[in-house]
Amino acid sequence: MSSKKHPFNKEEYIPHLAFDSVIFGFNGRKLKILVLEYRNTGLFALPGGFIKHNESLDQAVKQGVRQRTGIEDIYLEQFQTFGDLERFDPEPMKRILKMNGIDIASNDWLLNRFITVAYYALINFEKVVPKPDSLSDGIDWYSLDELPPLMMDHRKIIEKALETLRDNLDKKLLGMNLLPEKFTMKELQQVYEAIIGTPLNRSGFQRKMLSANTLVRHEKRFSGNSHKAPYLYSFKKPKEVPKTIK
Amino acid sequence: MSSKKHPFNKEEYIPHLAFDSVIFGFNGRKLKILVLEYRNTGLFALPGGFIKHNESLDQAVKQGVRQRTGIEDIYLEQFQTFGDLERFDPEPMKRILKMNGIDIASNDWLLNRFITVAYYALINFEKVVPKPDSLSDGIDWYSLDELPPLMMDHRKIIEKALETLRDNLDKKLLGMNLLPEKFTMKELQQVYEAIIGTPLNRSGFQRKMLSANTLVRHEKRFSGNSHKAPYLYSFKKPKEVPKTIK
DNA sequence: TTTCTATTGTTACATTATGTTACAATAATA
DNA sequence: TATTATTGTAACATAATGTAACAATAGAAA
Repeated sequence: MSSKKHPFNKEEYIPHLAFDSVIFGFNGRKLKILVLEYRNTGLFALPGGFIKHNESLDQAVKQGVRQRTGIEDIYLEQFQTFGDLERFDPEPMKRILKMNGIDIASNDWLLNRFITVAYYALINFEKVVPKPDSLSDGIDWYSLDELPPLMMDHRKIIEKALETLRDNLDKKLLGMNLLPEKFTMKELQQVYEAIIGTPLNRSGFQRKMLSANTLVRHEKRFSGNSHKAPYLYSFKKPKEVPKTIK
Repeated sequence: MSSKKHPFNKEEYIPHLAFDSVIFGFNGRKLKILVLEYRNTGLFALPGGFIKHNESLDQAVKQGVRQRTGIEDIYLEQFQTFGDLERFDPEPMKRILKMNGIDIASNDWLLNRFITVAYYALINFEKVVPKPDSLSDGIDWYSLDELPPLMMDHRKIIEKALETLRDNLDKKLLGMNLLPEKFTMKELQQVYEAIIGTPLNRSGFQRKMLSANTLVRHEKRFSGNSHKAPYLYSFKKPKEVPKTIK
């Protein structure tokens, strides 16, 4: 029996419990989400995983997101646990196992009902090197308006993630996690606009950001274009320590 | 073997997964929370329970809160799932089972690690008839500043519940769930003050509530005291339907 | 009846926040 | 040196909020 045939050792994991992650990135214009494609099934899903008996929920999620993105320091926020009975549909997983050449009988715990704890992650788009998981052969960025049809309730999970992200946009310093270390005011505004989905007033945005007293102004960035060069900024707090899961 | 000796049938429930509820009530002056006292142990805990294989998470919680309070229509909101390894401490449960005369060996699944999904409930204090669960001989209202020492991380759960409640106070019509059908503006203000923990300006509060356009004004209430009688109000929407778990 | 007290509903004004427009500064180009 | 696109900031208008004041009034006391 190769490890390929038994990707998940039943004894290691808490049964009936999973996590799913909505991994947001910003490509300079749009918000994007990482979506997996399971091998030979045409099934798309959020990156997820299970929780080992000897690891914390947060650790499990952090580990999972790290494996998909290659990134160590991840901004993660738990936003909802989904436990409806409609989640219980063994067919997709059966198909996924079959198409991966995995014995169903000895992995039947994967066909059980699962309650899933959902997290969203915010990461610097440029730094990510997406990697499929053991059951997938594809993982790619999709923008919100061109998502493929997703398994189970994953679409609903994304919508709730976005709702929470919008709610948290003002009270937490979320912008920083989607941008490189230094950025212009315009880039920051574009992140905000991509998240809330509507344009913002330039002058008011600048005033609000500066008065919040969380930005440090650095040197200008000369783009080579024929107009005034914008200042670069960074956030004062190096990372939002209390919310980063260690 | 009496059912008393086996209060929870292992086969019926999802293992390693529980829920806890922070049930808020308002007695006219302070916010209160329902706390259980386990029989002969001196251990205090939040009302909680387990999820059956064939019921949804929300249903399980609603059912549990109904059993503790006797109330059918409950405002419930899920706010966080707790999955730290520090939660794994079998000693309290061992003691609880022993003091209830329950065989530990045949109920050892209760000693395992549990990940818990936490909800808060808002209910009309007057309507509640608290009932202990099968392992408890006491359930009582405690105000936030005189909570007994609680099991495990239940203190942390309460603090997170309160934080979420405060965050949601303005965007959702939470006040209504803690008050009787009709109430005065002052009573509504007292609910708000009890939740946020600081006094509010009377004039500004009245203006804000009235401009929100969610209140209906009814007849005056004559208290018998020698001063102007206040109007009674009720909320326009009968119940915040989308958030009430059916 | 009249006066008094405590509380309420509402207005008035001051302060702060936000929305909108305008304008000067400036980096590259022609 | 003029031109163009963009940026930083100021100016003004509007809306929201904080604070204080005042008239109305239900009952008690004089």
